[in-house]
Amino acid sequence: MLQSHLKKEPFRKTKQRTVILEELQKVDTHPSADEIYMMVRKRMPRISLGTVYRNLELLSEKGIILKLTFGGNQKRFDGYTEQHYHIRCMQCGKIADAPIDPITTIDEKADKLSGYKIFGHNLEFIGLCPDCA
Amino acid sequence: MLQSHLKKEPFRKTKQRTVILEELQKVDTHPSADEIYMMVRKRMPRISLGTVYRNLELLSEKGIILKLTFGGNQKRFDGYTEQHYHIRCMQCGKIADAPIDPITTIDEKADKLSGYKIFGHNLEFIGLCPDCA
DNA sequence: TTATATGCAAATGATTTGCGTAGTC
DNA sequence: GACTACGCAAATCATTTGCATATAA
Repeated sequence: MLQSHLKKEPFRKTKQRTVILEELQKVDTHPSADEIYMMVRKRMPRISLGTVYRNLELLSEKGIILKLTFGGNQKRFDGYTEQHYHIRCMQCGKIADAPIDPITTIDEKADKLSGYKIFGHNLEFIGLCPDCA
Repeated sequence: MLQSHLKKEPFRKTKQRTVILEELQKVDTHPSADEIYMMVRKRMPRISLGTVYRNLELLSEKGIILKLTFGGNQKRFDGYTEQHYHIRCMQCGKIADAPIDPITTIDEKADKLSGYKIFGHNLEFIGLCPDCA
């Protein structure tokens, strides 16, 4: 994914921002905003949910984290920003990383054939996780 | 995409349901629920938004239409249910069909490698449409 | 006839925003 | 000191739901 569309303005290193990022990078579970709020509150009980939302938005605009906008009602966040794919369990909604290498040539192909300037792609598998199957 | 998870119970052919489906199948623009509501209201001014939502949900549970849950805040709907990919304009949010053939082997591969039972996948390109580029 | 669907309005749930204060640069 | 970010609460937006009535089978 090209990075050229990311916001470039510097931003302040606040305690809240730091803790939110640390907590997100600790896990591989792709938590939603309020799950992150719960996690962060253990370390900063007075943080507000609005602050969590504002920071997640900012961090994803900067490309420091990923906002996953697939399926489900809630957005989910991913502290790992290398190009990779996801699997969503159609039963319990859990999201895992998919052990499938990124397809490297497809963006260029879509760029040529579509008339769009392509920056990247998202791919999500739909299935049943071992627990639900 | 396997169809085995779709709801099978028969359902009634109401005027509202028929018109909603017809209007959706007329266009290739992947409208949101309230865009469909607008379209349908030209033919049925007294239809309610709740009915539109209920029917879109039902039709997608049956596999008659597709609910697109990628990016953006609003869900979008697609009257064309063959496996195909989409392109989202990161500027204006418009969604187009991608002129890229479905990848046929990847689901099986993910199934083997992930431990999940895979039913299919969704792929969305991110880019700038000709108007916005 | 009898269950399903509709219209309407209120409820819900996720996310965003306004505002006055606090903290970073 | 100036400007960005925070906490709090209210607002917004998409979507869902309860209920009384209408309609399909």
